Amino acid sequence: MLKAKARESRFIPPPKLPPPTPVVDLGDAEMRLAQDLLFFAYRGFTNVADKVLEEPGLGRAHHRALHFIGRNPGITVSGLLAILRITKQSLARVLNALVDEGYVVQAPGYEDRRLRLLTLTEKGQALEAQLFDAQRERVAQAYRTAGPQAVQGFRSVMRAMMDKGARDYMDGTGSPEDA
Amino acid sequence: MLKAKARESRFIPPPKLPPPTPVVDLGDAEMRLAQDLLFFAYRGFTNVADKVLEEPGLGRAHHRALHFIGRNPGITVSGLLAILRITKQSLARVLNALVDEGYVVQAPGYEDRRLRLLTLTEKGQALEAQLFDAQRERVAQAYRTAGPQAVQGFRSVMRAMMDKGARDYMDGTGSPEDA
DNA sequence: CGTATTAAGTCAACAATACTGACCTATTTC
DNA sequence: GAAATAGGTCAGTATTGTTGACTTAATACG
Repeated sequence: MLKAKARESRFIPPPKLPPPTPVVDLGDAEMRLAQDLLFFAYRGFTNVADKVLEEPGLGRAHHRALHFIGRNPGITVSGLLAILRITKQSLARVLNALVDEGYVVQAPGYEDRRLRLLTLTEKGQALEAQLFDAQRERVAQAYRTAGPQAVQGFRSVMRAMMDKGARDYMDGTGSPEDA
Repeated sequence: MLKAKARESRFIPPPKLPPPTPVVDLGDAEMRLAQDLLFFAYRGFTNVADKVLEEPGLGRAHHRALHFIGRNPGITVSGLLAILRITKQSLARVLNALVDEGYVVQAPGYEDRRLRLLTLTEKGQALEAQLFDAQRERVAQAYRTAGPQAVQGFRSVMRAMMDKGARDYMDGTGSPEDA
């Protein structure tokens, strides 16, 4: 007597789908992690410059002025005010110290002599270079550790984190007023 | 007369090499860009919280205390001092204000009653939540704009940017003293 | 059980860095 | 020539940090 043939079990795999679009995790845990990353990373970054500032007896406000004057030689006082977003009095105290100590020089504008154009002196460039070297060490080490892909990501996130005006200023499409 | 056979010209292509390892650009321009990214991004991030702090009349130091007490309920005073890296006097002024205004409560330790364990009250949690909401908006929007790959990169770079102690503390492998 | 150590608090003075609001001079614009 | 603008100054105030000394309460230790 012929044995009944067992019905074959046939598994038909579903059509191959593309991998799911990666989604950014915006949960509270991730957001709190971001808060901590920003706090500790920025502190680490600024502390290395603080050490350099000790010897000439200057502070972070002085460093910021040196940095942005170095970045924008010939910048006007109001331009610097706009970038730093501080009052005239605040800048005056810092700027006067930098001028008095010979780090910065002021010159009247060529066309509009009301303007005060700020540039770093050689002494100022030297100090700014020390500060830059200290922070470059920290940033370069972080970039090397993280790798080029990560650096691209870091830039994208940081760009998106800042105010639009600051972004425009950094892109060169805005003016100091935008920062 | 038999014509001489032309010698064949044979081109032998070089062995196929792997593509070059992507290199991180650590040039001055990139390093200065990083300085600006860090400055403007951090400012944008902290400014959104500053606005929330206006109404209760508190400052960034108060926010940091609220944040890290919220992160570590029951933290000791010395633990908080270690994370924030400020002096007892500085913390006392901020902490006393937070306690007086009802945002933070202190309790003696169970085993060692010299310790003062800090926790947020409901009022403190509410204010911290407002601050968190403000900063979460900013971070989430940046993360969405940049995308998940970029976020991974951001985290890597920021982790590498901080002091080792802070990294250890964030990983949970270190103690507040490490931060 | 007394001494040393530790956790935390307080005090006064000072410094860095920010703001406010008013007032000033010099220069440019209209 | 008046109005507007760039920049400077002044005095007072606020926030947030440091220093160094001193205190109280609690724990550790011999």
